[in-house]
Amino acid sequence: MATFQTLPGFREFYPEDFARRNHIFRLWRQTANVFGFAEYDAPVLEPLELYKAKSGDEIEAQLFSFTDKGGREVALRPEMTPTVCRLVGARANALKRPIKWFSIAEFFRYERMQKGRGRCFSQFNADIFGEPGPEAEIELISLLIQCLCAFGLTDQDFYVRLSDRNLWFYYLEALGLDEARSRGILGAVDKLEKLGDDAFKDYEAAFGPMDPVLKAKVLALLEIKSLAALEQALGSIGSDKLTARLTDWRKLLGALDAMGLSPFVSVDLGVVRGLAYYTGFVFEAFDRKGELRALAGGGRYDDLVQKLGGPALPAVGFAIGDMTFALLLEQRGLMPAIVQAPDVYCVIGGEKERLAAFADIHALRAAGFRVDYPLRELAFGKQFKVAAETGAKLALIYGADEIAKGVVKIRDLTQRTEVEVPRGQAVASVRDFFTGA
RNA sequence: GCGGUCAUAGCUCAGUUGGUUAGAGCACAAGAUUGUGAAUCUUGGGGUCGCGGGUUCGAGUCCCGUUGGCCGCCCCA
Repeated sequence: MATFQTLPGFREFYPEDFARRNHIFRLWRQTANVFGFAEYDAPVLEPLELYKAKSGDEIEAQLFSFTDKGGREVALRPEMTPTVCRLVGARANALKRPIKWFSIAEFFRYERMQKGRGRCFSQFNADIFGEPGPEAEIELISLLIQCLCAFGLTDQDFYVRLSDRNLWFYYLEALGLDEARSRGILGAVDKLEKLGDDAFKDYEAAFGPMDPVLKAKVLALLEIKSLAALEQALGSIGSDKLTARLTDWRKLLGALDAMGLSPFVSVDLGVVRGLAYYTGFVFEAFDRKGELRALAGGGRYDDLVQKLGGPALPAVGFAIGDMTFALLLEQRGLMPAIVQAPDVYCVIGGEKERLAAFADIHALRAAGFRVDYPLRELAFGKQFKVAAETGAKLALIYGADEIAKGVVKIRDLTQRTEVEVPRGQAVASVRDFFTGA
């Protein structure tokens, strides 16, 4: 038993675990690349103030924060958004538009562990800056969907709930509510799924008893599941803001439909995402069975870059967490058993034969083939057993007989066939085998 | 921060009303086996029974505390 334990909520990645994580990161990165997003990274440690400025002083309780030796108040990053806002804000005038960035990074939050949540986790983050219209949402929501589909997940496995804080505000404004009351209503909507009627308690405490007519109108909006129903419910109100906003909705959903992504997207105004900084469309991805916490979440935050000291710059972004996502892949049997099989395993007679083998081993490796061999002398029978266990496609046999004849025996471990080739042609023969020649 | 539950080998788990030196399977390693495949057999390494205290002639077992895991609440950027 080790004397030292891993800190609570932290994870270790033994090679097998690392291979699984790599698989996830590789497909995320590949997907972001084909969507034309550029990868970036930034410090793990940031000024504590950066997070307080974005989320308020209370956030410190959820952070790994401390004072460094220079007396600076710092925190391990709990999310990427403030950081990326600072990066983009600092060079906003010099960056080529559109600004489409992504990152895959590790984050830290001082929280109690739960299924799908730890104190350290990785996130895929993607953001678009400088694009005020729904064109940015089109790119990001389609990227989000493809980031999950790349693993073999389908619309049977997950879906994206799409909502809009602007629509709520315009609607409540049309009903005669001021902004404070509207925010109160949104807070209640956020809690409605969990708390039921109790969700309105805070609102009633601040603004008095809930008007039953208003409540009915709010609940009616939550029932809407399609664009058509949305247009029917809101189009007739006669609000210019609502009418203009519905045009954005048509653009967004029309584009996603043209991509064939409609089966993944559901209109659901119950999603408001508590965060005060979201300013428009918001969306969250969930597993269809509803067994796991959110797979991904995001939305528009047009004011945040400026709030953090940059120029006024509209922005949309989302993040996918790795923990819940890995759980979903495992549930659906989509986490591949990753075997890091060598291309070639060398079977070696004795010390003399070993020297002969080294020439080919190094030449093959330099040519890009993955080659392995026993580090110590091993009985032939054992070596073939090991060769088979590693999953190698070919065995190259360097025995006393072969060396004497000036050949190498190449065994196809799958077909169980063997051929002899002259030494010096070993690399070429292996290359032919793997290129199908 | 709160509640429930659990903790024996790398993994999955046995371990009698408290009783000798704590076991099995898998995994790992060596050999049978110095020229051909995941088999079989033999052998081996690996444990402060999470940690600390208490009760007892005697504690893996009972009691208290503590640390950690899992599940849930709060929160969830």
